[in-house]
Amino acid sequence: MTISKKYTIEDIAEHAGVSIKTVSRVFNNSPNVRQQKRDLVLGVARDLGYRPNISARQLASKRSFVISHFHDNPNTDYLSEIYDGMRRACSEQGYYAVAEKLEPKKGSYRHALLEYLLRYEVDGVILSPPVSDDNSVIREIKKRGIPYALISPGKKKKDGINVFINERDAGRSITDFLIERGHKQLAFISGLDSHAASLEREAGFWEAIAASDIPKKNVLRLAGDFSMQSGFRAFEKLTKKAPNVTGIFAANDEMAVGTIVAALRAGKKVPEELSVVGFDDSPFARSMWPTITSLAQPIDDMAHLSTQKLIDWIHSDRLKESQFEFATQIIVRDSCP
Amino acid sequence: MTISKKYTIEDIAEHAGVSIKTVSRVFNNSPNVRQQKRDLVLGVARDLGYRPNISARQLASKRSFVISHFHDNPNTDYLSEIYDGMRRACSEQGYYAVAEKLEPKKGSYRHALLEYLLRYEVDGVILSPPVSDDNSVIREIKKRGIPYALISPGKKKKDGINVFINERDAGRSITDFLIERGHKQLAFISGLDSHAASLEREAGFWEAIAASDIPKKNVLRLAGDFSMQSGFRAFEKLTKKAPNVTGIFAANDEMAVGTIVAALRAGKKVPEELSVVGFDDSPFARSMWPTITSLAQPIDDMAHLSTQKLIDWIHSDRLKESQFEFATQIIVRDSCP
DNA sequence: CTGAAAGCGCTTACAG
DNA sequence: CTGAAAGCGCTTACAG
Repeated sequence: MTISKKYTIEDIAEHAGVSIKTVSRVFNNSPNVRQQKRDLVLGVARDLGYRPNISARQLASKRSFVISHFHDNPNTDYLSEIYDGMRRACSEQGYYAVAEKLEPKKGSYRHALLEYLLRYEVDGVILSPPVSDDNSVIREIKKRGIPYALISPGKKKKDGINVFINERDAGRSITDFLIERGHKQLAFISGLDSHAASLEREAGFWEAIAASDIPKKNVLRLAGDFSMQSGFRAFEKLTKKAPNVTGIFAANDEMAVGTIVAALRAGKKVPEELSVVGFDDSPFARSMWPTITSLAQPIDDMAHLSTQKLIDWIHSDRLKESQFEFATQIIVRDSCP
Repeated sequence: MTISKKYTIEDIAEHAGVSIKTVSRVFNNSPNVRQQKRDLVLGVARDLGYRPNISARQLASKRSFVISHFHDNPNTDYLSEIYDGMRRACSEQGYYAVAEKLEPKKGSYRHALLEYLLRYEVDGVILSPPVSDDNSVIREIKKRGIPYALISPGKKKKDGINVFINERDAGRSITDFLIERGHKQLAFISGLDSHAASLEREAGFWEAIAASDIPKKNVLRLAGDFSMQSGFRAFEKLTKKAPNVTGIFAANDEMAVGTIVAALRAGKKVPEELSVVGFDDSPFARSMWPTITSLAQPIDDMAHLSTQKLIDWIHSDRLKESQFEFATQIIVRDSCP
């Protein structure tokens, strides 16, 4: 296989017998091109293996063709799922996907964002928790007129693209699942309270408890922070405060792993003596031993849709539908069969 | 903070009272500029907050300013450490860091690479295991004259930048560490045999055994594949074949985690009844419970140096020093104190 | 060591 | 719906 000659827009125009402008329009999905000509141009481009030169597009159009995901999440599995979804949508449309970790200053991500925007141009922005809950960030982005999408914003924002699951219903349904398995003494391990989504999961947990015949005194709330270690610690507290608990809902899989490891270490059998369910269906949940029952949200698809809608917005210069809710499902595995 | 006006090379030239060309030379680190003028230009640029327009540079120079890391490694922690190192070096020099997963076809990554190179321009390439062991990939890159760096190549390659630790010595030293702790019955859990580095770690393991007074019959080799699951399975095999083993060296931390979880599940105390050491000092090793004694290699620094040397190579158009060995250290934690 | 001019491959008003 | 011309902000030979 040899490196194919690089063709330019002129070559394509010449081969297709149209003007350069028409070729440009075709590749920018402009509406004003007759279908026949469009097909002709696309055919010639395919035959010649033509790809528009991105730098030239950027320079001439003053657009960057870059979509940036701003995050502050140590969970690399989560991040790489988002990145995969973004990249799928981006490569379909000739865009670049970029991920950038924001470092908070005084509890706000605003400063880190401003610094980034000073250095780099972006055509669209995707925010995930906890950045998607930072109003000062959203304000800056809106001020600049940059189209943006929020993944799992805590409360529905009025503006921008919002892509989410119903965290509350999800928390409720996985708790119902535990209750249906006959557990009478339950515990919830929370994530960070700064993640609005985590609070919603907890609200769902309490809804399920309230709807059941389990008295509140048989239910414990343990403070976690999404880390494996906080799962260890939660189990230790549990041992002291409520040794009779048999069913645990951890607000994410990492804490579920921590809890299980701590339980195994203490000689407790999972799930025979202690059932644990997690949230996210991360690779962890599949590879742990025992494998972990978890509530799955389609992060990859959510990122993909966010990006597609973002590109629509960029192209049409206006936002149409903005709220997108995704369905979840419980993946039943060994930790709570 | 307002968005600062975008200055161009012309503005800088005017303010500094020099020609455009001189400004360009300064920003490209060309040697032929008097130091005084260089400082002048740099000063003006700093005052005005000038940043060269990347698209324009790319278009005019026909360079991409992109350095791509090709990998095929499911370990997202490892990948993000490499990415961080690359990005540090890239942002110092105005380059872009990009990571791309290659999908093997018929045991080779060549095809995936060619497809990528057809779509994107790259100025330099970084390869990590197992891609850094694929000679067909290296050949294609050399054929195109693209500067490249290999992270942890199995055998020292004659050409290109090679950045590595002495895997054999590392394997030996962590095994020595186990032996010094008094263990007489040992096991090694291997990684994938396609990773040359893993084979070296194993060679080091056997060297340490040979240098000790432990008879070979007290030593077991268990086949793993770097995954947590293969750590579980290894422990199960161990239980059947060699229940007296008290010290385990897993070729990476994920397998060490798997082994420990399986041991805890079987009611075995770690480290009291079974000591385990890992390799890589991944976040896992720090957050597991018990925390894991592991051999640390400075992946971040290795990626940083690779990238710096790569950029040197790109700029000077010739490769100077090419072999860089990094030191390792044993991080002692609870799984083998 | 430094300058004036052409050109990289696109898009964008502007006309029609 | 389509075309001819200017221009995006740099770098690159080419001169000197």
